[in-house]
Parts: sequence; C-alpha cells; structure tokens
Amino acid sequence: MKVTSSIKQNYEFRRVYNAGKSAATGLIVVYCRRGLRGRSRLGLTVGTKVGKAVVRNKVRRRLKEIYRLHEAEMRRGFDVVIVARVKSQVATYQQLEKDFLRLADKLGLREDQP
RNA sequence: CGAGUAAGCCAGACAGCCGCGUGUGCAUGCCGAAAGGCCGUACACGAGGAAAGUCCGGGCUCCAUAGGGCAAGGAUAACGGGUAACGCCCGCCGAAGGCGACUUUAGGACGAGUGCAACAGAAAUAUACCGCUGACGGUUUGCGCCGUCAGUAAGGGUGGAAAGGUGGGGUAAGAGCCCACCGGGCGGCUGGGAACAGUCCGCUCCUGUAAACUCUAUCCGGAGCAACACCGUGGGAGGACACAUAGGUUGGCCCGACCGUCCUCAGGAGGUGGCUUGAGCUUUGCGGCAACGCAAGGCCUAGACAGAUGGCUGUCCAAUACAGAACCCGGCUUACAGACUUGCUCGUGCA
RNA sequence: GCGCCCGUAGCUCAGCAGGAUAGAGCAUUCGCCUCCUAAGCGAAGGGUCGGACGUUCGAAUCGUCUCGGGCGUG
Repeated sequence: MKVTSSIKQNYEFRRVYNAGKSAATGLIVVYCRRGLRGRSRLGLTVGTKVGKAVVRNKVRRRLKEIYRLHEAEMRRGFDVVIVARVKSQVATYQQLEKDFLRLADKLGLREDQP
C-alpha cells in the first residue's frame, strides 16, 4: 500500500476509538480520525469472538484487500480503524466490500465520485 | 461379486491479472558523519497431517548443587527388545470379544497391616433365626410336644459375595473329616531367553475392593525463549572527589531558571541476537519377524514480531473437510469432506 | 508459556473420603385465604448431575480422555 502505513500500538487504537468518528453495520465498525498530513494509516481489529485463527485470518485478509483496492479513492491524512464484528465470519467478500464503501461514504472518507 | 478387517498414501490441480513476507543480486533515488535504513526492480523460496489440545518425554538456557544418600511429593506397573528419552513403538504371554481375518486390555501385591461392604438377611468375615441330631428334665399309656445344655453350615430364604465347586464315603446329625474329579494360589520338576505353559509331584492359604489407605520395584532438582546474552536515554543504589556568598548549564552580559562531578552495580521502555543444519529429509544396500540400526550417495525445505498465502476470472472435478508455524524435536490424544493403493478373512457363483 | 478453578431443576447454590428416594431458596402451575391483587399457608410438576469410556455388586461422588466457561501470572 503506497500511502498507507499500519497502526500498531494500543494507545493509537485507543486514541482513534475515543476521539474519532464512527459508523457501523452488522458486519463491521469503522472509526476514523484526522491524523498526519498526507499519510493515511489503517488499523484492523479482529477479536477472538469472531472465530478461530483461520477464520480471523480470513476476515482480516479480506478487509485488508478491500482497503487496498479502494485506497486510491480515499482521502488522505486519516487514521482509519476497521473492527470486525462476529457476523463477519459468515459474510462474503462482496458483502464486506459493500458495507465498507457505504460506511466510508457516510464518514466522508472517499473522494467525491465523478 | 458382496460383506468385513488391517496397513499405507494424498489433503484439489492448471492458467491469467492485482497484492504480501524472507533471502540474494542489480540500481543507485532519498535520509544519515558513519554503520546502516527507506524506496524501486529481477529471481528463488514461503504453514499442517494434525501446525490444534498442551497430556507425556527430551534438546537448549539460566538458577540451585563438592559428591552421594534419606525423607516428602509425584509418576509408572506382565515379559523381551527399540530409542536420546518416554506413560511411546515393536514383538510376545495372559485375559476378554469375534465363524474368521483381527480387535481391546491401568495387566504387581488384599498369604504384611488397616479400612469399607448401604438395604435385605439370623449372621458380612464373623454368625446358630428356622431346621437337623444327641443328652438330661417335664408331660403323655404311647406316638409326640415343651424346656435346658451341647453338636451341626447338609436344607430354607436374603444378597454382588454366606468359608472353593460336584459326586461318594462317613456320621447321632453333619462338616476337606476322608476319597475322586475340577477351579484358583504357593513351592518344586520339565519346556522356554523371559513373562508363561504343562493329562507331573507336594502343600491345603481360598468373599470382594488397592481407579481405598498402603506395600513392593523402577524413575523424577527447579524454572522456562516473555528463558537467556549484548546495547541501553531518563531515573535508582553504592563508592571516590568537591565542600558552597563555590562551581557548572542556558546567555554576549545582568536578572531569572535549572543542576553537584566522575566511577562501579543492577536494570524499566526500546533495539539486536537467541531463530533455524537438525536425535533433519531422501535413495540404495546390509542386519533384524518387527520397532529400528549400520554403511555409502544425494538434498537444504517458513522464520514473522499487530505477526506473511488473499481477491477476481476461466478450465477439469461429484465435492472440497478439519484447520494457520511463533525456540526446536520424539510421541500421545482429539477434529476431519473425500480420493487412491496393498495384504488378509468370510460368504456366494462359475471354470 | 506456566498455573488454577467451575459445569447438578428455568435461575442461584447444597450434596463429592461411593450406598442407591439427588435436596434448598427463588421462579412456574394448582388449591386455600381475600370483594380482587399482593403477602401468607398447602400441594404438584420440572434433572439421564456437560459428554464418552472404565473401576466397582453399586458412580453426581473414584480414574482416564474430551467439550464448554472463567480466573491468576510473567
């Protein structure tokens, strides 16, 4: 991912949860917060409740892939955290993609579509 | 052909586009005093049979320990072998199941001691309720009946279990009291490397329970890669030096603000190593029933640190299960869609 | 990684050095009481003791394996 690094430290996640805006569907929750200028950052949270290691890996990889494919459309300079909910373990890739795009529009993370 | 049984093996394949981790090479664009880091690009490699549960056994590291033993605590339990070791594996014996191939098996000791055995039953490890028998006494013409004392585990019913079982002799009635056969135990003899087996001989100890305490034999020091080693801002402890209207830092100077200096020790956050070449995999030959061992040749096969395998499309296929390395090995256990191979057994038919 | 605990009625818990009817409180249903309700009183229903296998004459209790849940600690 060219302009996006990842959020790693727990306090950074906490800052986004507390001080950021959020939106949710049944599958995922998206938090966002204005961060460094020109650099976007992505954090993924897939808790133990979602499933076993294989299931969590699959959900995380799908979310990462969704973000990667739509990175070009996103506004820069935001810290974004995507939290997977329990239902996401049975969702298809297409469902996850649809929900993410809807939430991104709602939070104003995407550039205005031409 | 059908039914079964045992063992082994695979764990979707191929192609295209986008994307990820590690290593090597190239390029030198950016940062840096340098070491090096970031970015780009090419190539190679990139999860499992259980990576899982964490139930055992080790390696490795640190701590403790002169060396050894005892106690405590824990584990294991027929015998022989394999192994680095094991509670694992192989072979074999006994027991149980199956027509059979074969499967299952915590399988030492209750003849060292202690405990427990509810309810039922007269009585539960010792016993006389009913019954049977004898003696004495009473009663009766007599048979018999009643009482006291003694003998008796053959019969009754209870129970998981009632002094090993069956038959005969014997006796007042009975009893391993005696005999024959049988079960189990102990000692001897024969066979076997051993467990063990035996139409052999002797003894006569014979309820069950040790996944009850216990006894016997063997084994075990503790903790874990977040171990441990190195670097290590700030702060801490100790020592030496300096003793204060001093000195240092900030600053051109004053005011103001802050502060002892050096050395040693332990070391939070963070970083680097540990980190993958190993009781390794594989081919052939030899030894062994086998587990396995030996020799020669070949191969290098993830190493992350918020943690790499995903998305889309097409073809084949009946369909894709259980599931993600985290210091490393040997096992065990558990989960699992299916595909394939081989040996053997039983039944049926044909020649 | 290491260590520990708990699964029993719809809920909260007893019973766990084996003994055969598995109890208690709350809740549920029915009856009494009351003009009605609550409270009170009386009764009833509801459990394969998380699962499987074993030891034993007999297992909620003992052993092994397993499933689920929770906690401590570096």
